[in-house]
Amino acid sequence: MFQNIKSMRVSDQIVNQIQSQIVEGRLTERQKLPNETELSQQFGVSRASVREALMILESKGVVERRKNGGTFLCKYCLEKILSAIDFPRKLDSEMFDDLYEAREILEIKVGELACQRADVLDLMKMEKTLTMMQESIDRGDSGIKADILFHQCMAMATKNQIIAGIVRSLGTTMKDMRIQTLAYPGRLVQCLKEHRAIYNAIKEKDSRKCAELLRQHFSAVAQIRTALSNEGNGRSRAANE
Amino acid sequence: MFQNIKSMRVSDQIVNQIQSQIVEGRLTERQKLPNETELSQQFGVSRASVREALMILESKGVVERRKNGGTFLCKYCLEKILSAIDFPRKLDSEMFDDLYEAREILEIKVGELACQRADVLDLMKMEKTLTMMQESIDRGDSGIKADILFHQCMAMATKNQIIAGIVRSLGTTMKDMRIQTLAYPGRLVQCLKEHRAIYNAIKEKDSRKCAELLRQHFSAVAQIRTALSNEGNGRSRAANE
DNA sequence: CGAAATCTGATTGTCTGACATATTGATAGA
DNA sequence: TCTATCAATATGTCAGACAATCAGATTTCG
Repeated sequence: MFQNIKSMRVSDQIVNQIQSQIVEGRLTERQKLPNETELSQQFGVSRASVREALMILESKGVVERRKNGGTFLCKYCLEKILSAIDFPRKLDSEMFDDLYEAREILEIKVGELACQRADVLDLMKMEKTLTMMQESIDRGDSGIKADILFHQCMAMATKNQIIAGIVRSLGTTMKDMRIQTLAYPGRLVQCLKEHRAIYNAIKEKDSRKCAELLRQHFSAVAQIRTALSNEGNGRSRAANE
Repeated sequence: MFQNIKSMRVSDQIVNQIQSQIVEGRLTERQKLPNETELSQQFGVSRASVREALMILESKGVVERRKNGGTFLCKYCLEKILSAIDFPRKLDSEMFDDLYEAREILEIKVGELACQRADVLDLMKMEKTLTMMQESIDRGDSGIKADILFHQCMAMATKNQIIAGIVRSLGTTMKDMRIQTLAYPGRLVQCLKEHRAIYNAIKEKDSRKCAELLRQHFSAVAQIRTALSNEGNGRSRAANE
């Protein structure tokens, strides 16, 4: 019920104070904070403690620190905040399934929203990722960049920063897996085909079709994943014989 | 394309090294790290730099630091990681709308999944939040706790850690707004009624009905919000006269 | 007068060494 | 066996110092 007061670290108290001031609007976007020495005097603590606090705030995407320029409050950018989360773990397969499901659910909805809200600029950006992917096919690279960008553009087209941020974060977390999938024979070509169809659905504002296409898009990937994991098992079994 | 090498801070390099070792599986859950002095010797840097790195890792939910016990790798807990994100900003109304939309989209899907996957334990937990809310009505408190818990239990019932984590994070971010809404005359009683209906739908595994009820649940809140903002405007206009 | 080179000051990045404090585990006593 | 005291350990915090570097002022030269 009550939190331990005395044991709270100085650096944590500083973090809290600064965050409170931001919420209260007393510190505003892009504002420059006093330098470390001055802060330490104002707070009445050592510079080391101030630094620890600032490191935390930086890792959270709240402030930005420039080498010899000082500390600034970040412009509010959800993407930055969300990208501050990473998943520094060996993602086990269960976690992968969860991630995958979450992404599928969100992105299908994203597609529907994009159909309603995408403007010409969004469509242009998406179109560009299609040509990018074609170039990847021609050049023979993984095409992951175009893939990620396509989905991000679609998410941006929802005009919902939160959703775009979450989708982006999930998408990049699964980057390694997506690279594997795209490397599956013939997948990249098929993927481009699917992206194109989704793009057209959004252009035509056909949200039902778009949702269906996305479902197919994801189930295609799921199939490849099972194929890949079976292959893997097969190989390892063969290796044991 | 390439990242600046030389300018990377020592503390950031330490963070990266530790995270890499976690991903590679060389550091495992709950493992205790060497103490700060030892770490500083192993890395060949000062203790201050090690501390800065550890503070960052702690704020990310990667490690846990006990006052005089040492530093331990956290058991992987997505909720902890996600709860490490906070939104220390004055949420403007636009951001609120985005949050609200994101939550609605996710939670409707959550309800559908919960219908398929909720077990007896999940149902029991949800039922408990219903009685909690009844008690809040009787006692006359805000009922926010029961409200948040209900939605969290539903999210947990999806058995998808990622989704549960996201829903939780969104839900708590909007806590203040939810308190306001629940304070609207008659809302808490109505809210409990809606929760009960949703609970029953999940119990009966009727996902279509559940989705519909959730849509209603959210649209009811939306209505109150407009009512509240109109009221607010009306008052301020009156005050100007 | 304008542009390039230089210099200087401000600020972060890092280190060293020290002390305070609290928790843990061991040891001694009832 | 349980309790109480004590010492060792690790974190929390501080002070002070120096290096590195970037930005802006200053100077110099065309």
